[in-house]
Amino acid sequence: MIKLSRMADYAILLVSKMATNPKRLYRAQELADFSSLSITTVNKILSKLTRSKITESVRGAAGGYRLSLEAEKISVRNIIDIIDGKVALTACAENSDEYCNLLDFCPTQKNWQIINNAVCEALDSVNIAEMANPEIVFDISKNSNNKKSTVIR
Amino acid sequence: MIKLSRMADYAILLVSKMATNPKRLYRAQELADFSSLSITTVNKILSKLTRSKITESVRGAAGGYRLSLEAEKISVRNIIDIIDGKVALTACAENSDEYCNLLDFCPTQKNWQIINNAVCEALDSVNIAEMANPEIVFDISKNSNNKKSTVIR
DNA sequence: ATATACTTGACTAATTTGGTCTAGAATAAT
DNA sequence: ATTATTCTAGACCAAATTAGTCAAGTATAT
Repeated sequence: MIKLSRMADYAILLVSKMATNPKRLYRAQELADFSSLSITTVNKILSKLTRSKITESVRGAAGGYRLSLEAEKISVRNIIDIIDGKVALTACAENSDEYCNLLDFCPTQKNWQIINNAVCEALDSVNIAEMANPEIVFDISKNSNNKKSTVIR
Repeated sequence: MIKLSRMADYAILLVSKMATNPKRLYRAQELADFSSLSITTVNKILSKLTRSKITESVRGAAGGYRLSLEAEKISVRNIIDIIDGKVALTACAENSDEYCNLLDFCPTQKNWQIINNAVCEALDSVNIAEMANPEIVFDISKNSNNKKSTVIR
């Protein structure tokens, strides 16, 4: 199904929320209330992002988290990379030391890397400012499945 | 990490193999030997593809599977859709009947659909003929991570 | 000091995915 | 007709991954 992990999905939601008021400090509890996630899950996600310098934290009373970069400079892919690890559609696209017993045939590695790169570019092309404040940035008219969809999370 | 399921990966490998000689019937056992998969796994994958008319099957002695479409007309995305279900990066991109309790905020649905469509297009843009017989079709020079990688499966 | 709030890692539970097994149905060869 | 071959289908179990919780700790403001 090629889906994102829930954690990465949550992370993007939280970061998008923080982008609406980038100066402000958001306590984990607030973000938990907003997102209906548990505070521990929020903390887990935000401390990962903080370690990777996407967000910064202030401890102690009146502390919290805020973006440490402009929302325009954070891409969806950045966040996925941090929360879930690098995008790699197949083992072929990973930089592993194990040896593939199909190397003799498998003519597909190169194409997998091409596909993988295309996916990465798609994810790189949307930044958090856009996610937080959506405008139609791309022409989606040529996409067939423009069905209206309800949304769960 | 946004990864493909192993089943979809296998399916693409098997279909690519069959594309090298599209007239021929390949027995499940042959494909299992070739791919190091169990025969039951091969059968499971191929019967799904057959139900979806990507391949066709002939039962009985001297039977087997072969492509029922030209390899050029089968995209990587077709196969992923059949094996794993439609590509849907997030719940937002699915066509679900459940109601999202974040609709009030969540300004991201539209962008998720844009990203989702971009990913689908990337997967649509490579067909099985290319996977089976790789040529450089895209310009990948602008991609930074052109590291040589060993390949596992 | 004390209360607030982030940090970290270990641990458990839930879910998803992969793979196996069994029984069945169609076809070809004899 | 019977038998061997080969695909079909679904139930079921095992393994791996992912999600989520808990507990102990550190930093800061008042």
